Amino acid sequence: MRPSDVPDLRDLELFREMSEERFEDLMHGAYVQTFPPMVDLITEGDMSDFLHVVLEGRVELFASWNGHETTIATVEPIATFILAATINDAPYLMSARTLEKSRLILLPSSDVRKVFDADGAFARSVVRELSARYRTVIKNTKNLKLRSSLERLANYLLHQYEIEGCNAEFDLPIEKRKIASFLGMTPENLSRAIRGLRPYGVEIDAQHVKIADFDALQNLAKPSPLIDESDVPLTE
Amino acid sequence: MRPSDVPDLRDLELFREMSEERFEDLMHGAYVQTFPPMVDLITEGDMSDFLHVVLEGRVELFASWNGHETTIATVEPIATFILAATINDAPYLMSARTLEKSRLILLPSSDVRKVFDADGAFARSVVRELSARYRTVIKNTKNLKLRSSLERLANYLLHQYEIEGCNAEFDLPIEKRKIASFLGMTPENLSRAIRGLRPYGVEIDAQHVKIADFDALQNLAKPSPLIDESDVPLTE
DNA sequence: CTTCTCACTTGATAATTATCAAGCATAAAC
DNA sequence: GTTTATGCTTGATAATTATCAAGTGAGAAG
Repeated sequence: MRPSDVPDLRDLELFREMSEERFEDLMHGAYVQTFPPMVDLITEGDMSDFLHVVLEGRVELFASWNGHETTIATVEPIATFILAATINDAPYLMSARTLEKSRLILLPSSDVRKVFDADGAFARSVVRELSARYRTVIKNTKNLKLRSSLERLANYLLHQYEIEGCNAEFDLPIEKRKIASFLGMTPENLSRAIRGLRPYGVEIDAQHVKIADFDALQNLAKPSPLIDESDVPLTE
Repeated sequence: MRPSDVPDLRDLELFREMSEERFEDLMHGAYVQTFPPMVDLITEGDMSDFLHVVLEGRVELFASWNGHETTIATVEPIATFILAATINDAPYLMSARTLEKSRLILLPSSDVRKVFDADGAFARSVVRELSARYRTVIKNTKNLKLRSSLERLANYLLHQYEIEGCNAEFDLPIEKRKIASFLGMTPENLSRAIRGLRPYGVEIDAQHVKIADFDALQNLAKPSPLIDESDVPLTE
């Protein structure tokens, strides 16, 4: 693996507190790999063999049942995914695929569990990571159960707006059909929801978004810190 | 607090691994309280002051937004709730109320965090608890996004059926309107979904359920271990 | 440059789910 | 025992969301 990747990893809250020695133990069995777009990385139901860390690119986490598929989250650098399955030594609940060309670090799950058992500081970091992620999925559940698709879209746009530095114009980070799936609707329905936001000063042309009337949009979206404020991206 | 409550607590996986000394530290500031039905215990948005443990009775976790309310989970003895908020020192994402007369142990959040910082074994227990709960919420998200309300009800019944020892007849554990809210539908819709399951051999009279044709129900529900097998109840 | 692919959009329609209103039934309160 | 409250059910209707089908347009592949 490139030596230049290690400091990146070390910056993650998950690995920041652990001793240098343990960190090196963990890095010893790790390897870096680059994948083309649309490559399946893991399949739900399989046992966790590696803790994955996205260094570059973008990864989609999704789940299937009875012929349907839904996007649970997208993971952007630098972040881990499937931490819970790794620690629990349990089967993956989600599948993962690259959306773009992506570079990942793979840490053997058994190594992670070994360090977890030996290093209390790492265990505490895992707690902080997991509790933040737990809270994020609870927020997502509230979003799904308490809001209509139009309201979810409005809040999604407000959230992106904030991420993009509160600029009135920005680009959508992923394909619309992925946004639709993440928000729990069909692509057709998203198209119509986008048109439905026009009276609220939202103009979307292809990937480009323009928030012309922030107050009107906010008035519709009614964002709440108990649903929309991000602890951490909705990954695992 | 009653001395007899302590062994119950000690049986919880969360408290089983920690040293006797730490456990006593934790119990020192704890107190037991009994509440009548329908008492608000915590309100979403408030800061976490106590880790709650249900000893007897039943507690509902719910969330509100814009005049709507939804049940996220019910907590049954013996289990903790709002662990993530306690550890994170963050505001509650859910409110809690007693559904029945209930007895709880309240552990001051600052004490829990103190032990968490000092005792690596406890930190690891917290990880196991949180990761199991995290996975339960992810399963719940898949349930909500991938299934129709009829399918969710069918799987809910199969799940209860298993909990009740695979007996073809059993009673619903909570009010139908709570089940409806938990499953993400209105009470009216639940009523109709119950009738909709009649062709699949499901007879429900008040609280009493009879599964007359297990295969037909299972064929409709298509339960999956990646959605329906419980790691842990969906509390916090 | 042309063709092809595929995400996206739009329209028409169907299915699902929610809302509103009324009646029923059970259980608690008096 | 009667009254009251309330959860549940049912019906009618509306809103939301999904499905199917066809067309558009931008970018990739040739």
